[in-house]
Amino acid sequence: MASTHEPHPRGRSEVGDLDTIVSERLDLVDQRTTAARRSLVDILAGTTAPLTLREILELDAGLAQSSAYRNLAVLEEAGVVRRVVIGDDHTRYELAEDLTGHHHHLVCADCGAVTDFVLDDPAEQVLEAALDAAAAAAGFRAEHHRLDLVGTCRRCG
Amino acid sequence: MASTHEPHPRGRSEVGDLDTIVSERLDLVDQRTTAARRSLVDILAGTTAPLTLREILELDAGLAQSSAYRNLAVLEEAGVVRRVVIGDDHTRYELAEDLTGHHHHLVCADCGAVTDFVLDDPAEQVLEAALDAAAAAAGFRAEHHRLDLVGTCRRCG
DNA sequence: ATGAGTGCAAAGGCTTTGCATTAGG
DNA sequence: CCTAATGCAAAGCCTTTGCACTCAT
Repeated sequence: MASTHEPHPRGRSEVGDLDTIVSERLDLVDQRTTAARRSLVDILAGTTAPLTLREILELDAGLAQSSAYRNLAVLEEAGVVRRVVIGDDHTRYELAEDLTGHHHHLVCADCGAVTDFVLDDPAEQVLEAALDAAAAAAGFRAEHHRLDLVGTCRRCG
Repeated sequence: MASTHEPHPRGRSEVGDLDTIVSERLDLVDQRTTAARRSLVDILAGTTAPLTLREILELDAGLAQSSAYRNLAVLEEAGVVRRVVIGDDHTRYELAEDLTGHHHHLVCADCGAVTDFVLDDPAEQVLEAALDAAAAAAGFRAEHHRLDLVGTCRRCG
């Protein structure tokens, strides 16, 4: 379970590869690779933070709201997209971690902005060991963890 | 790395003290201490996991839904209650951490059940140090963190 | 051509709000 | 007493669903 440490690669450099991977994963769940789905993946691949549906629609003006919701659900089922619920506000969406690398979220309590960050490897390892122990103690089979740091961002501070 | 602290003290032993603290905090934000608010606090103090509104209402049949929402918002503003958003399902509520102790949540991906757990002290310290470093690097003023372990609970596993 | 994907509009479900009534300090 | 709190019902808001049309394979 390698944990990537550099700011994870959610850029456009590997979009070619990404398209292929996405198509394959859609095939696996018997879903077609459509323009709308490619567009959604490209949008998510082009940012460094999870986006709300509103933000996604602003970046792809020609997509119906309902189609966006439906396609994001399909992409989630295909293991391409992950839903991120951070506050009581809107749901956000990002690419699955195996496409971007394991990371966490900085959440501004003031403006609601969300940014990605990574823990250094030693800390991440200590954390994972401690979580495994806690899971074992509770008779819990651990899958993954979510870690948010809540505070005030540079602009609001 | 055993993390077997006892389930944090959200029991009824200190309810007397708790009532006093709650009244004081309500006073501080110019809110009255009413029966409904005391009841909500007692309910939250009586469990070991954050509750949904539905669960809360089941435990206090005589409280209107809207009053529950309003009072939980007041209690949150008073620093007595904390809103916990875990999945895309319902919001949950628990007592503020300074009343119960710092803890995290085990979330069953299958049935949605939520349970509290604590990290052992060394791990928590490593985590906090790493988070402080990450916050500093991002120009972020850290307030607190949230850590959920998602997996399968004993009953669903 | 044939079933999946899309857009539009309407329905759902949790949460919030308006307003008259009741109760806290 | 006088303002805040409560209950009921209606409104809001994000998200999902129904249905006819269009596109992908």
